[in-house]
Amino acid sequence: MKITEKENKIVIDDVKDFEITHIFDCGQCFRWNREEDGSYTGVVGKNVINVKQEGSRVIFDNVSMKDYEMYVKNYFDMDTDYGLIKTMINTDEIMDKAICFGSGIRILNQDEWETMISFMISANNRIPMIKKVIENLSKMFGEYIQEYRGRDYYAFPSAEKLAGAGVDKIMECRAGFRSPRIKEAAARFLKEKDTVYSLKGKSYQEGLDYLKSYCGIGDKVANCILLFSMKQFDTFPVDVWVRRVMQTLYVDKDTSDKDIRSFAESKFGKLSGYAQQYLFYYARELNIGK
DNA sequence: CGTCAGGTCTCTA
DNA sequence: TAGAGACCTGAC
Repeated sequence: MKITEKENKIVIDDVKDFEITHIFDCGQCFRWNREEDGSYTGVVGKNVINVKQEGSRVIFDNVSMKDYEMYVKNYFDMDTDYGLIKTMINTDEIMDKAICFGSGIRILNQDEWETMISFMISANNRIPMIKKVIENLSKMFGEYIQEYRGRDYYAFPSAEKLAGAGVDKIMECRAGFRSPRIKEAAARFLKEKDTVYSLKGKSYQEGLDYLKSYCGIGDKVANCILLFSMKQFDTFPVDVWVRRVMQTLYVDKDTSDKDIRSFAESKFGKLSGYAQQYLFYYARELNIGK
């Protein structure tokens, strides 16, 4: 990897295991949108970033070297060796295909608070709708960041803002029946944020139990939060796509989510979360099991 | 119109 | 512990 800085851009050459379409479409994030030129623009914290890829060259626009070192590198998990991970979970022909198909997937390091609320919104919802709700909430309650390529961007709302928001206003963002839970979670998060931010360093089980004690966070959502923002990779979130691909390719059709999860966690161990991402992307893009 | 979506909660047996 | 229904919303 060779990194150069120019005109508010960071250009990195010879990047391995990195494919923006795989990264942004593997179900882990909701704030990135494709531009006409094939690049993606998204919000990370209080920053707007545009990512473009030309082969093994990755260009981060609206990013200085300082920004890159401070948060972009970590957000895109640039120091993790995905080649090694892929080798370790490539245990059979199914995984080989899935890994090949989503070869450029990376698990982003997202903020705990944003991930908690985002995945609460994902419950019984569709991706375009989830993205819309988050955008609405950010517009209504988030801090204005800047205009980029003719569009206004807002940060994800703070817990203070959402805790103080009227449920009717959250409803206006089309969060539906999740609205009161969002407000409630925000109020609780405010009091317990130190606990939440400490979960990264605690055990998977401890994190799972804590998160599930929130109203609106069940098994699937808790596992997503653990995987996408708390570096707990020994988890295997089972959603409808993962259920389909597992029931089609690995286990009986009537296997419960819980059994699918334990099957996968014993098969992939500490790397279950990575395996889940390749399988999810594979299943969803190819419509496996539907 | 009904069905259903990257689930969770509540109630019942 | 397991199964059945309800649930905001909007797209088909």
